[in-house]
Amino acid sequence: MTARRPARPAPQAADGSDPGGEKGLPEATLARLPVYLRALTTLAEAETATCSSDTLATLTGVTGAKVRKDLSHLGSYGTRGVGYDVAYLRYQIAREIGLTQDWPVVVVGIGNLGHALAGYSGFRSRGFRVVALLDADPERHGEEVAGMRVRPFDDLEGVVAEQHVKIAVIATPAPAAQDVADRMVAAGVSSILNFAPAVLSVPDGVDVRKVDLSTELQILAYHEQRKAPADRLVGPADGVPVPGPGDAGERAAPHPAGAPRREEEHA
Amino acid sequence: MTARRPARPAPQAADGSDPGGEKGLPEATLARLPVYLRALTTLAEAETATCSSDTLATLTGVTGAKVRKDLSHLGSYGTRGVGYDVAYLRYQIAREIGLTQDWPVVVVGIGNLGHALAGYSGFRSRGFRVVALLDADPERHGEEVAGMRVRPFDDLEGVVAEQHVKIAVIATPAPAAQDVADRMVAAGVSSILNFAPAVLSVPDGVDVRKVDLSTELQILAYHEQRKAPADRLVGPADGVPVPGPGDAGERAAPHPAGAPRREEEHA
DNA sequence: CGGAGTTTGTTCTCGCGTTCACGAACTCCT
DNA sequence: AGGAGTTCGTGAACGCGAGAACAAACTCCG
Repeated sequence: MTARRPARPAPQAADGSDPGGEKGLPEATLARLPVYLRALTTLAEAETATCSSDTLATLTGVTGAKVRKDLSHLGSYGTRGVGYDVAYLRYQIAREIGLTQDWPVVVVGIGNLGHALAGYSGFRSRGFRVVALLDADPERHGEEVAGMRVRPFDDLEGVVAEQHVKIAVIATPAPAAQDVADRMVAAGVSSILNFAPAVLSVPDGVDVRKVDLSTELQILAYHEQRKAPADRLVGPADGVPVPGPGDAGERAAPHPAGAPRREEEHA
Repeated sequence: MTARRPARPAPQAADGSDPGGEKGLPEATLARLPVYLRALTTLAEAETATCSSDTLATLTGVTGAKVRKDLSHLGSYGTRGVGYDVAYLRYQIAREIGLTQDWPVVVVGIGNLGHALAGYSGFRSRGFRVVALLDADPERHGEEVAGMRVRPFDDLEGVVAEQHVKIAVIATPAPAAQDVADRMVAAGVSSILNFAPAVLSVPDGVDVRKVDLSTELQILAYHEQRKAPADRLVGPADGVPVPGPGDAGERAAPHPAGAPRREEEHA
C-alpha cells in the first residue's frame, strides 16, 4: 500500500507488452499469503506431503475458491486431482513474498511495545533479523533486550548503511514518529512498519504500513455496541437512543455551535 | 468482520422496512472513523473550532471525497461553506463507535506483548479500561504490571461475569489461543482481539479481529523485494531469477515431488 | 484400457468501495 | 442586497475482490 499514489489515468498502451511492471499480486491476495505460509509450515511439521485447497481453506479460515484463485496468481503449482505439494508450495510462496532472503530490520523506540517486538520470535523465524534496537532516551542505552543492547537513536544512519537495512519499525510515541520516519527515509529505509498512532508523511517510493492497537479495539466496540444496544450494564444509564439515520428533516439545525459538549480526554 | 458469516442470498424483502438491522456502517468507513477521531482530538487540543473535509483529509492521509462520504454516513453534520464543528463531530463519531461508554477489557497472556498492551495508554484514553491481566503461568501470578497484578487464567469466568466484560484480548502463544478463545466465549465474551498467530474458530455472533505483527512485515518485504530485485546485497548471491509468470508451456512438470527443498525453520 | 472420482485453474457475475463531478448551501466582500 | 468564493453532500462511473460454476487434468480401480 504505497502511501498517496497519485491518481494515474488508464495506461493508453495498446500493445500487449508489459512495460516494466512485471505483474504484481493483488493486495488482498498478498495479505493472505503469509497466512497460507503459516498453515503450510504447520502441515510440513506434521509430515503432510500434499494438501488440497479446501484443506488449506479450513486451516486458514478462508474459502476454497479464494485459496485457489490466490495461489493461481503465483503460477500453476498444484496438481489437479491431487492438490498442492506442501513443501514445494511453501517454498514458492516464501520466494514470492521475499522470505528466502534475509531482511535486516531496525526497531526504533524500545518502550513496552519495542520490548515485545524485539523479543518476538515470529520475526526471526520468517527471515527477519533485528539488527539494532534504537532509542532516543539515554537512560535506556545499554539496557539489554532480547540479547541485544539498546543503542542511541543517532546510530540509525550508521546501522542502516552498514547492514543495508531497508525495513524499519517505529514503536515510538506519536509525537516522535514523523521525525523518526524522516530520518529513516533519509538514511535509506524504504519500508516502514509504524506502530505509533500517527499518520506518517513519506515520499513516493516508500511504503508505510500502520498498525494501531486501539483502532482495532474501537472497531470491535462498534460491533459490540450494535449487538446489544439495550443491556447497557456499565456506567450510568445514558438513555440517549441511537437516533435512527432515517429521520430526515428532523436534523434541520446541523450546527449546534452553541455549547458542543467536550468531555475531557488526554491522549 | 464476523468470522465465517455464511453466504447469505440477497434479502428478498421487498418492502422498505429494515427488519431489525438498523443500518450498519460500511466496514471500510468504520475502519477510518478512529483515525478521524484522533485527528479531531488533535484539532480540539489546538483550539480549532471548525475544519474542512480537506483539512481532515491531509491530517489523516485520505482523500477529501472519502472523508465527506464517510462522514455523510453518520448523518449530515457539517455546514456547507464552513466545514465541520470539531467538538461536535468528535462527539458524534465517538458516540457512533460506542466510545461514550466505558468498555471493560481483559487481557490474557502477559508475556512481552501482554506487558505492552497492559501499559498502552491509548486504551485508557479511548474508553477502554483494562480490568484484569490473566496468565496461565503461575510464575507470573502476582507480578505487578502497569499498576495491576497478574491473576490466574482461571479467574477469567469470575472477572467476565462481575465486570460484564464483552471485549477481550488474546496475547498468548499460538497453541493456547484457541483454548483461551473457547473459554472466553463460554464466559460471555463476544468480541476478541487476537494477537496470537493462529486462526480462531468461534461461533456466530462473536467477532474476532486478528493482528499479526509478522504478517505486516512480510507484506512490506514483498513490496521491498519488487522495488529492487537486482541489488541483492545481503546473503549469498542466489542467482535464481524470478521466473516470469508468462513462460507458459515451460512448466510442464508441475510436480517436483522428488526433492523439494525444505529449509529449516522453527516457529 | 476406460470410466468414475477428485481437485485445480479459470471465467463470469455481483457487490462494495473509491473516485469524479456537480448541485446546494453557507459566508464574505462590495 | 447581490455576487463571488468556499465547502458539504450525493449521484454516477469505474475498478477490485468475492463467490459460484465449470472445464481440464490427474489418480485410482476394475
